[in-house]
Amino acid sequence: MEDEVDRLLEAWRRERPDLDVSPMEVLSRVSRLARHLDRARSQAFETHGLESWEFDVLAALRRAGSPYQLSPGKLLKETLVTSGTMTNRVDRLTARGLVERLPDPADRRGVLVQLTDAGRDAVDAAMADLLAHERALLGSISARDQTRIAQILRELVRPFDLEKH
Amino acid sequence: MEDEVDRLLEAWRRERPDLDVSPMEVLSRVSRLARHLDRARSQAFETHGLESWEFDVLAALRRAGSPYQLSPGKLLKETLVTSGTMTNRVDRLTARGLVERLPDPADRRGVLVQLTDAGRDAVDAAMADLLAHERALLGSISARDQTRIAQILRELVRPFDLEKH
DNA sequence: ACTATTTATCTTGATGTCGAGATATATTAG
DNA sequence: CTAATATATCTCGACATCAAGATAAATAGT
Repeated sequence: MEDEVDRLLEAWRRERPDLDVSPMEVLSRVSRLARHLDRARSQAFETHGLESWEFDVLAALRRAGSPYQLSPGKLLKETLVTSGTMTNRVDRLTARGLVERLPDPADRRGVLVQLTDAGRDAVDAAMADLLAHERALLGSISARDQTRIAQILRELVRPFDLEKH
Repeated sequence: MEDEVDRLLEAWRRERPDLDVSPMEVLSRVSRLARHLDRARSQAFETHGLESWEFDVLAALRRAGSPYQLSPGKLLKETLVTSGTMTNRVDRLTARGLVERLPDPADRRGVLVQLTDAGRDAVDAAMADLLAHERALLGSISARDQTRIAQILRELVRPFDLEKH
């Protein structure tokens, strides 16, 4: 069964028969699937009145476990955004009452961002919904193939994880 | 071998043992790999003085084949951006001398965006470089596994391609 | 031929992100 | 103890994108 990437590669092979475009069989599909997943995620969160970027921050705090506190610095490492972006995100989440800023008792430069009860409820509901959608999407893939692809993806991501530290 | 997603899922399983987070074994890795690929792409293009968004537009024109013309409408379908974005992109690519706008002889509302020689040279060089990088990244994956993963990704993308038409 | 609808492109205002730099506090070296 | 450096966060301006709406031309219905 043909897909968009097949059409893309067919065009490249016609125009640049000298190039081996086969890497794109895998990597273009990864990029395109990720774009679709982003959109699907946004839709799933819409039901819960959350934007994707809001979920990313709240989820990082939720994962940290009680008392659901992380510094902005930790948060930006978890969510892979810059400090200016995180300041802005925390501002807006604070305005919505989903998190609050507390002074860090151990470092007067520092701040702790803490999930409010409303923030915790919101992220818990959104997470359950997200997983339901993702499970449905993966329904057509056998458990064996899911394990296989997860393993291959892990190998592909490894070089990037390494270069960070 | 552990990766970032393993740590992520471990945290979720600790905090929400009631949830089945296994879909993220696959889908979180897809999203994260895509993010890494984006960054790597940007770096590869930097050598050739191109931004990613510039490459996307030039590559669509290149794939179209001689005389390397597409309407803005076609371009935005190929690159999945909105019309306002495409107007802006074509403006800036025109300013850089990589494309030019021509009136569409068949439709007075229409415009044809055409690759200049400089634009063609730039995209050809960038494409070769991109593929070299991608080939290196896939080096650790056997040809058999590459075929497998491409096939599985094709199935995962299909529902999204379908919903468009 | 005339009107309504559709299509193609561009314009504009709002938004989220980044990058560079500012400020304040903490840590290290001598 | 002081000076230099590092760290944590925030501020600000630039930028790419989107969504909604404007404009103009083509097409369909009567």
